Amino acid sequence: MSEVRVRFPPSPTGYLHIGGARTAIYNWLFARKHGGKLVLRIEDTDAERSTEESIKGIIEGLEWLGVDWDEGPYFQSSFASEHVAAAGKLLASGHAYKCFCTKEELEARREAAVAAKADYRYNGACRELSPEEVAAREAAGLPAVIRFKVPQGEGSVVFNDLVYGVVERDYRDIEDFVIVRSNGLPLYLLCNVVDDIRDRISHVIRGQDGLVNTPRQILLYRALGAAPPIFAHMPLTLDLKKAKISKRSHGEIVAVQFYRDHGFLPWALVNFLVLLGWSPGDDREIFSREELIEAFTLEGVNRANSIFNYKKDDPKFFTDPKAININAHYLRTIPVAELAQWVKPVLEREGIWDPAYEGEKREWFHKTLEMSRERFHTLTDFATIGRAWFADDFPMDETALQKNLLKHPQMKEWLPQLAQRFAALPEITHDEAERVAREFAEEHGVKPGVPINAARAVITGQNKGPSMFEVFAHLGKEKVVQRLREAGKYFEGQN
RNA sequence: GUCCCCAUCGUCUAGUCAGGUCCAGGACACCGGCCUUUCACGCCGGCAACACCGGUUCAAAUCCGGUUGGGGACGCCA
Repeated sequence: MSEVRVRFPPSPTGYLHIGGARTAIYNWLFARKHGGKLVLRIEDTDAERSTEESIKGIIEGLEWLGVDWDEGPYFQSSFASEHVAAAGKLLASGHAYKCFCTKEELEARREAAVAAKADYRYNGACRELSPEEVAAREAAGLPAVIRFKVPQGEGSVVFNDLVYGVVERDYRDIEDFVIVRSNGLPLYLLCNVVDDIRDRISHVIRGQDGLVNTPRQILLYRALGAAPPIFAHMPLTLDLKKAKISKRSHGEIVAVQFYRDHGFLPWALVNFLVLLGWSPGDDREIFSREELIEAFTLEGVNRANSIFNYKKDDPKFFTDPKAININAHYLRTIPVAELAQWVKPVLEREGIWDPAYEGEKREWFHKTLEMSRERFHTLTDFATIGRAWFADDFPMDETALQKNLLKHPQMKEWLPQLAQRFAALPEITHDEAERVAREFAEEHGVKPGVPINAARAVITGQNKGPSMFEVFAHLGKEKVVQRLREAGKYFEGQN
């Protein structure tokens, strides 16, 4: 078989959403697996809704995900003359005809059909118009659309979908569809086919919502004298109410950019998305790029739609828990040096980035990431939960304040005392910190956890985190002593 | 209303094509335990599904039919 060529043809009417991203990923994987080419084609023929900003957003989204293409971006609008020529060819060859029915007439018929609970389909009123009748209407200046002449009578279009198997559709169930608007602009069905022929697309991998279009497009290929590509339709991604996910009704939670802004590692999102409707056939769920390309097959694509289980207002999970989990997995397993590259822009955005983290404080910075990442889920956690590592103005967690500090009023005096002990040390090491803290607790007759966790609160603003002995040693004597000395400020205004 | 697609734990899924090894496996989530100064990680354990009815068969999650449920399409959008 000849070269594998697939395409991702987004219409630039909004940002890149996870459904589109998944389609792009499947195409990309298929191309990479077979040593083929991925073509990016922007389908901007709907000039009214297409925007420059959207095009930019889609391209940025793909780049961020790491989905690279080999050709394009091409713009459908720049091939308008080809589309018009194809329509002319179909008209000339008798595969299409002009239809003078007005929008109003058609709408009225459609509404009547709905009211009567009947099937509505174009009745072919203009199909048998004689050349004279057509000429007369044109002479009268009546606007016309061009419709494709679907074969009549017995027969059907049959094709073998790589995911859904043999799909058959009777001619009688396909109406004479419009291929050119009355203003002369060709419609998607035609443009798409003309572009795919020109771009020598071998496999069309798209959402299942395009399944009903396929028979009509195959008819178009035949009429145009071209061999249809191989089709593979993927199941759809549904929301919690099992409705098709769309940017319009779901907003930012389905936008790829949302995940970038909320601290996702792009590959983690790819890894999650690919699992939504595909399985390698075994228990693997975490894949490197190479492993995924190797494992991916269209046969492994599920036929049932899947639900994107996002937890929008959940304090712990702001999206699908599995997506978060996969992101957390990568967060704590990628090389620290790589993680540092991802954390940098997050800290920069918060204004707490120090260039020295790439210079003399590099080792310290990497160790900090190493210590923190075990309990983080997203990159943004480094700037929020982990802020105390990088800035002195960090917020105090309410639970930490109540349970670790205010619950033990003695801490107001004890913590500054503990500061003195640390200050007396030439340097705080893990073992020294542990010795000092335990002795301190013993002298005051409390469990070690009490002063230790109170210290955690004033030093990190959190009630959870890495071992405090490590924190004492790693944060450094100066900051530890200073924060412990100022512990009293948290008690002001109390009782 | 018409046409088409789909149906395994709460979610993502393996198993369905080649019926028995499946009183259904994994992951996430959830619950419990261990570890521990805390939280997490990790480890151990638990909860939890073949939509329903009928048929074929010695045997059905798997094959067939029907029912129900869900989804998609039905545009001079892409």
